Amino acid sequence: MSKENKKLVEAITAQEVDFAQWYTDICLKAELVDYSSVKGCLILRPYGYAIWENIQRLLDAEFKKTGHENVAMPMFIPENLLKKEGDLVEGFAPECAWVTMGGGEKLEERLAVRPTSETLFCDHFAHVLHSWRDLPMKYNQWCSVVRWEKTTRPFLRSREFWWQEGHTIHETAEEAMDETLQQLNCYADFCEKQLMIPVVKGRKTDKEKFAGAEATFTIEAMMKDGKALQSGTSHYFGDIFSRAYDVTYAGRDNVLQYPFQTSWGVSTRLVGAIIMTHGDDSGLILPPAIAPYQVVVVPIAAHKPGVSEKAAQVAQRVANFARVKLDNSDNSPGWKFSQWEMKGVPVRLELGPKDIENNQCVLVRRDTREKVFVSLDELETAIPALLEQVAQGLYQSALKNREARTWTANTWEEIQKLAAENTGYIRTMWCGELACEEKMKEEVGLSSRCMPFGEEPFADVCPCCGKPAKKVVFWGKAY
RNA sequence: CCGGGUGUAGCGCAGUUGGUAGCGCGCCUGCUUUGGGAGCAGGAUGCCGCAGGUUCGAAUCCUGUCACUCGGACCA
Repeated sequence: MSKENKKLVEAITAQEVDFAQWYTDICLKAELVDYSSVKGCLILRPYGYAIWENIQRLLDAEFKKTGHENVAMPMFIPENLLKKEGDLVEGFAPECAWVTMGGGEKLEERLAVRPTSETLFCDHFAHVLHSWRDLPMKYNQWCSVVRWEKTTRPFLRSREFWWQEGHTIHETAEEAMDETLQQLNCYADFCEKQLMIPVVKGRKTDKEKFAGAEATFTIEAMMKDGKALQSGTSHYFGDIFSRAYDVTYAGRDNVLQYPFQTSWGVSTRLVGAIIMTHGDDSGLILPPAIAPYQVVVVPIAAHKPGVSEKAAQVAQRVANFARVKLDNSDNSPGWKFSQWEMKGVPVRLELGPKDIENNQCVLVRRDTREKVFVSLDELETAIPALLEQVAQGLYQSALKNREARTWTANTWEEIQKLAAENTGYIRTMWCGELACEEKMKEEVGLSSRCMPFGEEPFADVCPCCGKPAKKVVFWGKAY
């Protein structure tokens, strides 16, 4: 009631004031994560973990539809195993955590805590692969990995994080490349149709590709502040790892062959993408597909006769077709509104004495706060329709943001001007030289995000060096 | 790893020239309330991040250290 008290209610930093601080506030105040006593390692709290569980459930079903099987590999990698592939070691050794003691005694050979599991899968494939009849092998695992990062941020970069890693081997290069792209498309569809995050699909430059891969493909999402977030990657290894780890099989011609390999992953970083793509100054806004609660029922004047009973009945009915939370806590309605907005529940259902008299309720969308009165007889159609509208609204506004923050540059001067004045994607032609990529980083602070699929060349020369150019590149500041 | 900021009650913060710690919210009890963070009354809660040092005496000064945070470098 009093104005003074209102100011003292814990608030989140406005996006315009400090986007980074806003992000951190959301992570903590929406109760997604808590800090642990190990630097850079986070606790996923129930609400945050529930989002991840929904992501897992949906993606896992997709993986299984395309014939992938889940496995569980050890979390330790003996040093000699990790070191068999040169590029991979160079890429990951600097950020490995090592176990040197076990049971109070020094280990003969130190063990890396897995930063990624290619080496373990290769080692395993070498044991179980014998014949071309065993191929393909299409495995996936849900696990956590450890990378000793210097700077950490919730979901975006932590020392331990949760992810899935798919690892497959195939008889032919074509088949492996098809798998690589199929999984990239799986991620892109998931982001766009479930998380309502538009993505740019494309190939990474050699500078940005995975250590040891022949080709890395990526989906890049743009956050509200214009920075890019690499949201999923799919790698084609050719037979590089097979040869390094001596994975062989007897081919159709009875000659020993090396299989062709892929790996692909998405992580809890996707939760960060959701936050920064959809959230606003009142808190999170969750896409319905992964929201732990899609609908929150808030009874008004719950002490009055019949209200809480009716609210419970309504919640029960909604539970038949949506994930629903009945908030019958003692907090005031206003408090509940703010709380569930903070937590991003896509649709709120208010039910009070006046509504009950009129056999109706109030539905409020989280994204626009638009209120509609709906007959209690129409919940089964009205709520799913509204959830779909929220989802589409989120996608459209994210797409609009990306389009408003994408520019094309044809000259070095244009690049400098655009980079100095904006944050977003700058689209240019590129000659393919590392030198130009480094110049972009050093002089205008942009890294190549990807060489997007389906982009036609729009000029003949590289704006960095003036040499002939055939590739289109999206450049940006990345998280 | 480099530079800036912050560590005091669950949360947000105050704490003067060093003198033995406070406010608001929240929490607990009770009553009244309830359509945008309710009101009144009573109550509980502190290794002042950690470790040294200076001092009769340190939340306060000095040194070190840890964590969080913002920016940069690095990063599959």
